[in-house]
Amino acid sequence: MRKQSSTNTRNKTAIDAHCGMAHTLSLIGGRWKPGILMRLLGGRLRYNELRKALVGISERMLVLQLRELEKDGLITRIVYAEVPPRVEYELTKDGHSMQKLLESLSDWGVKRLNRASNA
Amino acid sequence: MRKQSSTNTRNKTAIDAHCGMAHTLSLIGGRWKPGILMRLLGGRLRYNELRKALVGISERMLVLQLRELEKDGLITRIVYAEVPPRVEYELTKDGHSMQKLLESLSDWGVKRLNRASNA
DNA sequence: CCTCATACTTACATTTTTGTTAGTACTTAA
DNA sequence: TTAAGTACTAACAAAAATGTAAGTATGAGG
Repeated sequence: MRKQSSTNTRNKTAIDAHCGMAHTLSLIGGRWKPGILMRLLGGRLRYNELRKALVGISERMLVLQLRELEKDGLITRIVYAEVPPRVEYELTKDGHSMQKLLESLSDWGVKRLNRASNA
Repeated sequence: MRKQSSTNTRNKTAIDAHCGMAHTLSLIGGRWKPGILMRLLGGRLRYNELRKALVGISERMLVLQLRELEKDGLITRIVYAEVPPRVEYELTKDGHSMQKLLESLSDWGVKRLNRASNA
């Protein structure tokens, strides 16, 4: 939980409200969200499929990030009334609207990584 | 300073090396870099000009972020041998190559903020 | 000699993010 | 009755990011 009154939070809030770029980055940034979003671009995935794909992630982090993405309206959580449980995650319309953007971010990064490894 | 051996750092390193999107975000993310980059898109700026533009930033944070952007090859630091000192910051070619991308991030965020304020 | 202006440093404190470990609930099948 | 499978929670700990406050160097101008 954020401490509503810290300078840190006040700065973040003020910036996110006025700077579109900062706002966007705060939705897709962090250690694991890029990976989650990239996988979901390929279609709906189960909790366990995401967990296996994201090597190194802990259950806690995965749930935390999924909940944030859901709260921000980028993904949908689909629960099946089955035992053992089955839950799938999928990009919302809003999430899909980022596809081009996410791919551009990825492309720029890949080019840069390639350049670095050749230098 | 990062602790080379922490799981945290190992995760970050592994991800940044394989995921282009994560790599890109690690260069332009953080509290102040979006603001710095956006202003520099408009042209070369002095240290003090940046400081005044970025309401709420501390000297420490400004210097820290500028140094990182420089190390990552996105901006250039130009020092004039004058007293009082004069230092200007400017996007590199690599920095400029992000213009479209930065604008897209900004545009997407602005649209979203507008939608939120009308809802 | 003293102050001003600029672009920083440094030491420290706080807040936020990320990671670790152990546990839960629920049914089915052995 | 006991284990197996799935998708989680909760309490705690470590690490990283951010913020605060004070100080530094330089030469010009009064």
